[in-house]
Amino acid sequence: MEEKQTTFKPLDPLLHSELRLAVMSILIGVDEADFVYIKSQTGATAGNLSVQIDKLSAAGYIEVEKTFKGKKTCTLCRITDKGRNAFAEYVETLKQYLQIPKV
Amino acid sequence: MEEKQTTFKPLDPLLHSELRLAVMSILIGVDEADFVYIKSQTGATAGNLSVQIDKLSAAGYIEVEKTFKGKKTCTLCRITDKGRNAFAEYVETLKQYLQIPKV
DNA sequence: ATATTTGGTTTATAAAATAAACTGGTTTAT
DNA sequence: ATAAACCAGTTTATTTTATAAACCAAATAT
Repeated sequence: MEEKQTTFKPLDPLLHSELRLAVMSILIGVDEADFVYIKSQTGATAGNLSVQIDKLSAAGYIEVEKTFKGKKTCTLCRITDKGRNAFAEYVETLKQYLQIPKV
Repeated sequence: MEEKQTTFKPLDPLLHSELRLAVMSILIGVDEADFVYIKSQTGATAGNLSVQIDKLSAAGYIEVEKTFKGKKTCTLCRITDKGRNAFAEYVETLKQYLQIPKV
């Protein structure tokens, strides 16, 4: 018997973006990460990264703290509970598209 | 010991699109599917679907055959080997972002 | 002292997604 | 038979998004 393809759940547009997803992927695995580190890991330009971090922050998916590292400014990012949940749901939703079984 | 986060492999921009990914997801599981069916499964508007099918076709990820179903036109879509490979690679790449282990 | 680099932000441009409007033909109602 | 409504799409226009280029302030190097 054939399985009927159910209609697709929409993908959170905030996470369905290469750079924002990479940022979230980094932040989900660590306590916090700074702008420079995220930039180096993603290979993004500073401008692009700045914009995307703003969007994640505006959505409440991450929180951004501006501090200093010695005399230099340092922008720290941390994932929030909301962000963690959104990420988890995005992954589950995506599995439907990728045909990966839900555990 | 901490695992070092490796830089992210780029995601195939042709597949990293909600609607095109849904189309590919449908086609990967069947022999062929027609426009109307894909439209109903994805909930996309005809215009949007038409454009995205063209892009997948232009990339050689799917092939499109125009036939008739009785007197009505019928646009059939089939995934190609190239498309199947691209999809598989996209899934593997994405796993890095989603923190899903390879196999 | 001034040139360069660092750590970003703001603004402008390019690309993409999406919907609205349209086409060519078919079926249905009058 | 003709008009109205409908179906299966395509084309074009609009909106949204991603991305880079230009910029700025502070720190460091020359």
